[in-house]
Amino acid sequence: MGTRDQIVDAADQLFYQKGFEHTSFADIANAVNISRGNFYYHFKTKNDILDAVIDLRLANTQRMLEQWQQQGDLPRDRVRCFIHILIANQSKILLYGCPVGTLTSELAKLDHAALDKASSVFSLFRGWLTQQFSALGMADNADALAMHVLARSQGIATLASAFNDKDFINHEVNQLCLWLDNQCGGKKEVS
Amino acid sequence: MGTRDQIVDAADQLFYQKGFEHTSFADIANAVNISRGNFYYHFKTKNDILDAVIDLRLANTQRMLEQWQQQGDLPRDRVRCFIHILIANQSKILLYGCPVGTLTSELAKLDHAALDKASSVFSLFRGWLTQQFSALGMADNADALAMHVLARSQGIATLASAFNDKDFINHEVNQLCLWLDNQCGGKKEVS
DNA sequence: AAATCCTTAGGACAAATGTCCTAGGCGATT
DNA sequence: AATCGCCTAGGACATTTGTCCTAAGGATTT
Repeated sequence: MGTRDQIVDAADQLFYQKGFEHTSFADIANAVNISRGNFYYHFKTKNDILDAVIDLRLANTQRMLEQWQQQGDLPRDRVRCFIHILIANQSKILLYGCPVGTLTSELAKLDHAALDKASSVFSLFRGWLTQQFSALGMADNADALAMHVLARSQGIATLASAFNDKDFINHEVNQLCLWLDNQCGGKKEVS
Repeated sequence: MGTRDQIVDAADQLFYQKGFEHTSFADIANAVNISRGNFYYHFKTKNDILDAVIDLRLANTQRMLEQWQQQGDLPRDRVRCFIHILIANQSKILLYGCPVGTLTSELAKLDHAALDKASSVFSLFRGWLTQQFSALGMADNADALAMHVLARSQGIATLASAFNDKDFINHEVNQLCLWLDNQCGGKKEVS
């Protein structure tokens, strides 16, 4: 893997674990084992790295969504895939919260120009979820339902991290899946 | 108001608007119009200010909860008071998210010792909400319901801020109130 | 009036940070 | 073998940051 990609990968993780501002050039250079000078060759500015990191996250998210889409599941199961990220990434979420939510929150406070771009990761999920709810015959308020799922997941991640409570994630994920079943017309498939 | 209290007040707002780490001594001193030297007389360390700010938030939260408690409303209306913070503080939430959630998220990433103390603001709400649900005859899972309400509110604030979407707040607040009515045994009081 | 104490101002200091420049290495092409 | 272009190392630089020290103002008490 090229140096540039290694830098973006390391920055991606560090921004998640330590936050954007609290991550320094030195941190990233150290993680990749290159000199700060070499760094500058690939990225002129910290904002340039942030841009690259968000692009990476957009691409990874897109890939994940397409994978879920092609997995041949029913729309309801696809939404469950999304909800279950909370369990798949449990340990990291307990430590650092949601990567998307915490970044947008930070950038909002910094009044950073990249806020819109960071929010577009949310938009990716939002659009995809809207698609699923439309396929489930709820085209009328599919977007509202998508936002609801996003918000629930977001809140679960934040509180689980604040209280370092793993069981809370499991419980709320079940609740959210039950809610989903109810939305799908009561034909429950309780897990 | 004494200088110390002015400092804590200014720090409280700045930590909310700009984040803890991105707020410098100079920022606070500038907001209160004192010298950085004077600053040091009142607080030896940035962590000391953070402690004082959290203490202030704890006190303010406690006062607010007691006020809601003594307002003579029914428990259900009290929970509604909590939910409606999202609307009362709408404009600030759109800009900066939830004060409690964003601070705990930041401190978690900083691996900061004050994380537990910051989370205790959540605990205050949590305990109070648990009390309300117990009073509503749901003592069995009152704590889980309290956490649910907290998480929902948290997610609403985060997404509303990311998308700068005021209507989303209103819609989700209504949904959450409807959920509350359903929990209270179907005797709906649709607003 | 003198002394004491609380408060304030101003600046010193080292460390860290983002940014930037220059020189050298290394491989591919000619 | 010589040249060219991509990549890397190391450090310079100004700025900001948290922390800390010292001297002076101002009010109250003696």
